[in-house]
Amino acid sequence: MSRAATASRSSDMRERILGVALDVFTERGFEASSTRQIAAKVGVNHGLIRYYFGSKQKLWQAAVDHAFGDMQEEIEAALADSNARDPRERVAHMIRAHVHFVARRPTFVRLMFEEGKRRGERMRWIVDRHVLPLYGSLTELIQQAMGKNDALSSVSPIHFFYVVAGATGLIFHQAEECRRVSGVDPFKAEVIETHARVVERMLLGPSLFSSEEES
Amino acid sequence: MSRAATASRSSDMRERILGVALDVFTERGFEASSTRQIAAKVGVNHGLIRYYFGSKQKLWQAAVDHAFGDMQEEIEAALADSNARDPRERVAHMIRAHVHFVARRPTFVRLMFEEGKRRGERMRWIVDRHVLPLYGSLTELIQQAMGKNDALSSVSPIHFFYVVAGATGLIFHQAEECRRVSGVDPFKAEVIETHARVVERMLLGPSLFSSEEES
DNA sequence: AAAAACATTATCCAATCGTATAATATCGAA
DNA sequence: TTCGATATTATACGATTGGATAATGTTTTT
Repeated sequence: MSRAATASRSSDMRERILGVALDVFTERGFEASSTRQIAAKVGVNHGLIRYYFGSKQKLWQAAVDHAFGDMQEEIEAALADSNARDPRERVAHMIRAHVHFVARRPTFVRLMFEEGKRRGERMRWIVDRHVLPLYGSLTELIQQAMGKNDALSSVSPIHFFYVVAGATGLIFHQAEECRRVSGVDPFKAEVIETHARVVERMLLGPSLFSSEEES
Repeated sequence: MSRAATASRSSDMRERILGVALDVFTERGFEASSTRQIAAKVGVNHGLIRYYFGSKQKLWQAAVDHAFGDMQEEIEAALADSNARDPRERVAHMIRAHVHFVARRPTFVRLMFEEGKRRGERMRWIVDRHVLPLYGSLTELIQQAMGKNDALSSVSPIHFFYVVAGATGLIFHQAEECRRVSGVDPFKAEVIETHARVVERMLLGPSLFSSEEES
């Protein structure tokens, strides 16, 4: 086997472990996850995780970096794609895109909900490394979108950030609960689409209580 | 000591354990929590937890029942209080009340976010015992509030449920992250009030992009 | 005051955890 | 084919876990 082939085989194993690790970490939380479970799920000896990543912490960091890799592309694509429209349509487009993103990648929202709630080393790491840059881009968009609204321009963008993130993501984060409460499977294509429409309409108007035909 | 005094002493200890248990469970998740940590935090031997509650599972159930006890009162008060108004103001009032509730009781939203995401015995227990009755009451209110809107009446109330719960609760669930990202402390009185206003305005209109003075 | 009931602590057990080190297996390079 | 490097497994260690049982304190009852 060539050196390149060896590298590929080795890096394949790294990727396999990273994928499983992200699933397990987001499913059960960092502390409740065990490197042994992860290794077993990949089908390898648990010592291999230490060989590749050094420690449980570093495995988690590598898995998070991997997850944000995907996110980065999505975000940049969405920002670039929505350059030429008016502010409302621009935000509406990002909201719809984000609903479909979290539906396609529920692991991402699980990760953020899981790690954003606790003070500690992991939260600081993920915020400084991944969330702050993202928040910078989004803040610009938000302020730009509502700069003309005097009543809202003085409000910190952080409120909008969490309103949008919560409104779009929670139904997918609580997918199992949602199924049992209502019988609705949030990941079915038409449910995703409905949720995108509901969120867009509720967050960007027209108001729930104004009839639709008024335009 | 009288029989009543004994019962009171015993039940005091029960309550102390329940309070700490709820904190620890919601802070670290069920699996990552240990009955020994909880006992240590109360200042008693960990065997006492088994004596009072039998098992970790049953301690968790008792703590959850305890938490929903508070919630029940709040919900009933809010429903009763908002009987005489028009639908929009009724829903607006409930949203504001709920923002202040989750700000006062962040443990509650942490519990729901934690246990609603995983399939399993605990999720089924909490949904069947506590969420479904609550969801029944809220569904009525939602449908009643938007029954006149043809475009939305066919949409399952579950979408509104999670949009509202996410928009109101996430900033408090992610309080630590929020602090680090933006420097804003979600639990400061004026921040709570601002969030309530932002959520109400975004969810119930007028639209973010319609100027305020148009009325 | 003695006994019974209740409350609390002290140990013990098997299982699992992260980490560490040593023993192999695999494979390209020489 | 031998050798050295890389990849993988096997095993061990101390710590912690939930649960169980036994021992001890502390009230209440008799």
